[in-house]
Amino acid sequence: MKKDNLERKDEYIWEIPKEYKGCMSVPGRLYLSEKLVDVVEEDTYEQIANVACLPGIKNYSLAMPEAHLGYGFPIGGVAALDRDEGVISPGGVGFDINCGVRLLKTNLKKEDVKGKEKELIENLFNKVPSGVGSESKLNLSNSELDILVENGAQWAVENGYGKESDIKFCEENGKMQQADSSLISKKAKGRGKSQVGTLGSGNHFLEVQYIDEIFDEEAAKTFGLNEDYVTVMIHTGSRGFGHQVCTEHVNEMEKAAKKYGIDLPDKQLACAPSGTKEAEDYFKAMCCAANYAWANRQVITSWTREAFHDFFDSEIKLDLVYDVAHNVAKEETHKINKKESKKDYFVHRKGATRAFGPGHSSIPKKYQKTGQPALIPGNMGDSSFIVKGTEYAMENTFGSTCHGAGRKMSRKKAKGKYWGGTVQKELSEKGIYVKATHGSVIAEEAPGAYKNPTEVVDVAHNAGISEKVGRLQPMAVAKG
DNA sequence: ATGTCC
Repeated sequence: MKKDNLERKDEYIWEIPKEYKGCMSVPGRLYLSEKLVDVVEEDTYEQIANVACLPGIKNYSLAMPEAHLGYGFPIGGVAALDRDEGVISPGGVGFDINCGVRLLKTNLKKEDVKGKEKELIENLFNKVPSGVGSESKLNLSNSELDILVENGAQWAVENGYGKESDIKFCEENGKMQQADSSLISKKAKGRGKSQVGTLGSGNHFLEVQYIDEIFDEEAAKTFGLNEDYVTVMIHTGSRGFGHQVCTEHVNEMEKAAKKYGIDLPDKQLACAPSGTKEAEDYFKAMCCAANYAWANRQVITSWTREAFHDFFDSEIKLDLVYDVAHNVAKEETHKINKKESKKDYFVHRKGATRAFGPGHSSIPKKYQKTGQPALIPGNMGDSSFIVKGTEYAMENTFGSTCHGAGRKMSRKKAKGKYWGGTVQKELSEKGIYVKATHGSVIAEEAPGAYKNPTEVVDVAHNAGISEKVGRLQPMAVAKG
């Protein structure tokens, strides 16, 4: 789709009219600045239009400011599909089910870490296995894994990885209730057993940061954030387990779409009507993978604490601020405008973060008045952000904002353009120590391969779908 | 994202 097909509705709102494609039942709607409109590829606009063709889609096929090309659905895409008349689609969640981010705040100051970045990250790197196919010191039996995928972060805490209070600062309390381990294949279990507590590869990371700016004093106080204090950000998902679950169900959904006579503009939007066995089975298996990811981030948190305690002092505190999922489908109730009554939807967020506004019952008590914290990582050489959810987002984006800066270059292109060693050296000159399993990962993840995180987060802020609370600067990064 | 092609 050409940029000329876009209609500008507001400073930060652009629409793809539903007349653009015969199958669209709602318009596409993007939150972008004038500059970002040119950065989004034509194929991404096409994907947003395609999603608007799914049965039961409500209001708009939405795209967050970072929108870029994904499998079927765009990354940065949000679609709410009617609980009774809509569909569920694995492509709207993504391969890395419950890829997400958590933020730990510490009582260390920037100066306490300065000069020790290299040694500290070596310690973290040794504690937390990373890289493609990395294996954990945990190797669970089938029955242990069944319990884990039905209980998520709660499994981890019950088994000694973390503290009870961690649970309440996870989205969904780190556990999606509908998980049913009887729907998990032997193959998925086989891949999952040895990867609990591993980081993975690609854009996944463990980063030591410091807070360099507070934008909203009151919200920062509620979240417990102060300038110059050190934070740890963990970004990872459900590893080979979630990937296997997604692969298996994409195959089933392709058959299901045909069986139920759903006409799709793109095979990658394979889906099944909610309420059918195919849709239910996927959703329950997806919940298992989501729980796997929460257990994974929880175990990594525990090992991160151990590394800090060994390296500094056993008195160092690392408290969980919040843990968000940015690749998941959730059954949620929304009231879109005053005229309509509350209704249930399967909200698909793929590379988009839930950012519920103040007063929502799903937000931890401590954050009720402020709104939900959402975490938006940038890239290993640039700022990450903590933002808060808004009432505006509740009414316009089903309570969602962006999940990162978004790539502007494919992995392949980035590998051709950058060399890992050079990128690493440039970052170290900026005072950022990066350690990875392979130089190629550093090349793929070079800061230049990403959009400017400040630009993307500012669009979300100015459009009103989330509000900036604090900015985080990288000091030391462990990558896959 | 991913035992980067069963």
